[in-house]
Amino acid sequence: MNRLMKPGARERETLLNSGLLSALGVESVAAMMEIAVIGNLPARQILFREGEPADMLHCVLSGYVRLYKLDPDGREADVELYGPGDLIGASALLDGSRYAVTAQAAEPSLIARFDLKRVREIASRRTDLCTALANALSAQLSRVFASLADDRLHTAPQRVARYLLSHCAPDGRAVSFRLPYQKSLLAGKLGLAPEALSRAFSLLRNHGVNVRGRLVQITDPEALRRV
Amino acid sequence: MNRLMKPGARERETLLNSGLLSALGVESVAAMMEIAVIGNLPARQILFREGEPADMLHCVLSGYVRLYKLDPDGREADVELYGPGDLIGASALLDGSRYAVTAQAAEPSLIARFDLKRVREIASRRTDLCTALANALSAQLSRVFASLADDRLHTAPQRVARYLLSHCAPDGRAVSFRLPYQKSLLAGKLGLAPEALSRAFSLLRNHGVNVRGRLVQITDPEALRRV
DNA sequence: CGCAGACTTGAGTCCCCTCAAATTGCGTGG
DNA sequence: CCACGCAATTTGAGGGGACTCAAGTCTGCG
Repeated sequence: MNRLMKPGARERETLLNSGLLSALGVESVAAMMEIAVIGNLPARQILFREGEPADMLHCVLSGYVRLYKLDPDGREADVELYGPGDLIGASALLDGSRYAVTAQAAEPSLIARFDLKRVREIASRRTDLCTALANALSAQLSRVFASLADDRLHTAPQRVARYLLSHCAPDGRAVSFRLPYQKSLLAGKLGLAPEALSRAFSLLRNHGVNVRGRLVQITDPEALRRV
Repeated sequence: MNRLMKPGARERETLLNSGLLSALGVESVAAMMEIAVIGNLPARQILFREGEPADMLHCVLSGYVRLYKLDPDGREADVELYGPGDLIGASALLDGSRYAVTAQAAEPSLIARFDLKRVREIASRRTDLCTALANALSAQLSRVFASLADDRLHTAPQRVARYLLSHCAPDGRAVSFRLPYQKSLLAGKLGLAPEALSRAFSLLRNHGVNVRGRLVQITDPEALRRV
C-alpha cells in the first residue's frame, strides 16, 4: 500500500462520519483514531486475499472496494461492494482467523486500517465499540440476504430497475443522477455479466430510463416499478 | 407458539452448547438463561415475518428453521437454513428495528426466545455477550458470502457436489450418511427448484453418488471433487 | 487527434425454471 | 403387520434467460 500515514484533519473528519465511528463515544473514538493508519490505494490494488490470516480491519474513506470470491478456474464472483463510510472485512474479523473473501480497490481509494488485535482489545473494554461492530455486521448481513434473494427471484432487467429505484426519491417524480462507479462494477454487484447489464439498460429504455455514459435519467419511476 | 415455558434441564443443556452461549462466562450465561423462553413449534409455523418490528432473538434447539424473502407475486427465495445451535434473526436484531426476512419452522422444532431489549441491555453491560453476538454475525456473514458466490459460480450439479463433500471427512474414503432434512429444503438452501436438485442427484450417479430416500452413499469422493 | 479501455450488439449455447404427469416413500389406521 | 392415501420426489417436455465469444462502437484521457 502506498503512502501509509497517520490520519490528518481531513481523514479524521471522514472517519468520524463513517458507519463505525459515528456511533461511538468520545473515548472510543479517540482510541480508534490512535490506532488508525491511512493508506492510499491505486485502482486494482488488493487489500487482502481469501484465505489469508486476517489481521486488519478496514474502512473506506473514499473510492470503492470490491469483495469477491475466486473459482478454482480463476473466475470471479463479486459478493459485496463497499463505498465511503463502509467497514470492510468484518466478515472474517471476529469469526475465524482468516479472510473469507478477496478485497480489491475498484478505483483509486483512500482507506483506514486498524490492527485487528488492538480493535478486539479495545472492544473488550468498551462496549460501545463492540455494539457498533455488531450493528455494522448486522446491517451487512441484511444487505447480503437482500442480494441473495434478489438474485434468485428477479431477472436482470428487474434487478437493474430495483437498483435504479433505490437511488430515487420515493415520490413519483422524474429524476436523473450519475452512477457512482463503472458499469462493469455495477454489473458485478448485481451478479450479472457486463453484457447482461447493457442489455438490461437497453430494454429499460422502453420503461422510462435513458442512459448516456454514467448519466441516468428516469422519466417514469412508476413504469419502472412495474417492470 | 405452542407451550411456552421456562427452560428445563434438557433445554438448558442444549442451550449451553449452542453457538451463542457456549462462549460466554458463567454470569452472562445465567443472565441469558434467566430471560430464555422455550417454545415448541409445529412444522410450517412462522416465527416472524419480513418487515415486522424485531423484538426477539431466537436460537434453534432442535429441528430446522428456514429464512426466506417474498416476491410481490408470492414466490419465495430461501436465504438461510438454521439448525440446532444456530442463532436466528441476529440479522435485523442490532441493525434496524425490523426483521429483514421471514422465518418459518421447516419441521417440528424446539427453539429458545430471548427478549431483544433485555439482550441489548445485558450486552451493554457484559462484553462477552456482545462479542459472542458479533462472532455469530461474523460467521453468518461469511456463510452467506459463500452461498452468494456459489450461486454465481457453480451449476446445480456442482453446488450439490460441494454440499455433499462438505459433509464428508477430508480423506478420500467412501462414506454414507443421512440428509438432515427433506430434499425440497436442501433444494431451497442451494437456490434450486426441487426438480433441479433431483436432476443433479441423477447426474451425480455417474460420479460415485447413490441416493435412496434420505440415504446418500458416496463411493468416490475424488470423482465428486472433479465435477 | 488518436489510442485504449469501456461499453454495446449480435449469434449461439447451455442451464435451470415452469408445468404436468408418473412414481416412490412414509406415516397412520385398520 | 399390512394396506391405504397423501405428500414428496422423479421424470419428461418445452421455453426463456443469461453466459460466452466475437466484433464493432463509443468515450475520455493524454
